[in-house]
Amino acid sequence: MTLRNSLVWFRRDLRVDDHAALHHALLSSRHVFGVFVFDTDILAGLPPDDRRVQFLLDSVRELDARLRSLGGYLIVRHGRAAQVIPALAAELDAESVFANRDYEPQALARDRAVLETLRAAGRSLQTFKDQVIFERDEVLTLAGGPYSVFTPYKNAWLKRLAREPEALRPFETAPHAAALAPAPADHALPSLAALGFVPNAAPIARPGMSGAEHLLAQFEERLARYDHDRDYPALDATSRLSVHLRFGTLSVRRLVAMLQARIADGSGGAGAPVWLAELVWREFYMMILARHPRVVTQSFKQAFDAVAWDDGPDADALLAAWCAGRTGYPLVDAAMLQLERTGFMHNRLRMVTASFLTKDLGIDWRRGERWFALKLNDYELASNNGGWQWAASTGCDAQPWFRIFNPVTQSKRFDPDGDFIRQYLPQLARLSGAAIHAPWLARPGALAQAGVVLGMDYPRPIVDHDAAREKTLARFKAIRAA
DNA sequence: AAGGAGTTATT
DNA sequence: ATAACTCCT
Repeated sequence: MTLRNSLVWFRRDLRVDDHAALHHALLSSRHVFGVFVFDTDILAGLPPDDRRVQFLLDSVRELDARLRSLGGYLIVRHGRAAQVIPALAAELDAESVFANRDYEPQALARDRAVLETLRAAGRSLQTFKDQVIFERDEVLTLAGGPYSVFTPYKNAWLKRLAREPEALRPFETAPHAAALAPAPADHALPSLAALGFVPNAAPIARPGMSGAEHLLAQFEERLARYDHDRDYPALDATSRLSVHLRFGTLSVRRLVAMLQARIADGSGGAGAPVWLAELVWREFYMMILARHPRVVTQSFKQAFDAVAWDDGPDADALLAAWCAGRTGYPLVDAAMLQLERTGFMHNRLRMVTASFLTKDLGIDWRRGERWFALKLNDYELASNNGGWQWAASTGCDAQPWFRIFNPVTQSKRFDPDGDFIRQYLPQLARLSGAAIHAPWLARPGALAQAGVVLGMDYPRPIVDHDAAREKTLARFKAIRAA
């Protein structure tokens, strides 16, 4: 015990179990307080019914309840974290603030500001690795630099994990819970309304640690088939855990440990290593963002900053149609409607819609990325940016620019019977599996029989894919010539 | 320095 | 079958 009072600052790690900062605070302090701040700097830009705020509040409530069951509680504040945290540390006379590291540029700036203020008052901020298995400098090429291609990165990541199994050891908290400071008699949490938000009509299902547990248990049953089934949006075979990794209601160490065990005993089938690779992608893009923060606004490969994306009123209208799910390409539109109505989009469809915006509509990837940032429940700067730059062919390890997704081919291949399309475009539901991928090519009789009037019930395609493809090839060739 | 390889493609 | 480019070992 070296400290009297300490404060654990929860941010995107809304859980009790396997929590690095909480673990270290409990082991080193006599009295441990916890706090979550609804940061007005972040909330200011969000619509009043943003699903993520509700998810956060629900998860915060569960975190408080779990801490109380262990003898502690969670302080919840609403304000600018950079001011609230130092003020609260002073109020509690906490010598040190403990937090898990966050690697996004804005979070790093915030934490630097908090650190300075705390330091000026003779307090400290201690941060820990928790969000990832390996941080930006822990997986390097033989030359000692960062990777820019995924597969060699993944191989090095796996090698390091094999060498360092303790990277997965859980940070125990419950056994040390005696240090938690008990709740005062008047302890209460704010309501959604008090934060300035209203409920969303279609909230995110299953928030909090218990929600994560439930989804994980369900996914574990599907894991062995993940490698195959994940490509079919209608099967809903993906984990749906991304929002929980985003807000830390689940520990990534635990997921990787589970995968290792199931790879070792064979029960993970072909799915487990493939899903593990997805978790490595997450860290790959976090490493890329941490190493190259300019990718937030610029192409990873600087030559591609010269790409002349379309803009002006026509491009604006195309962008609006894409956002609204009115492009006339059913798979693209169904995907965009899934995003709008649920805040989720299947990963294959993220690729299809991103390719469509950049390669078929010729619109700057940053504009699509901004839309996803606004809408995605699981929005994460590093992954979203990496995915968009991959689709736009401007990123590290990007899709080669001459490989352009054909939205109809993708539709036939990955939604062969049109089941996913039908979920979101009921006006096309009576079209056959063959016609639903490209209604404008259907025989007039087939459309009439299905009760579809193109241009009325459903739009005609806003671009011709073959022509758009040629334009995109020329757009990219132009920067080589320059 | 040369060879192998690259998440998710296309016709 | 392709083979437009680049990275990593």
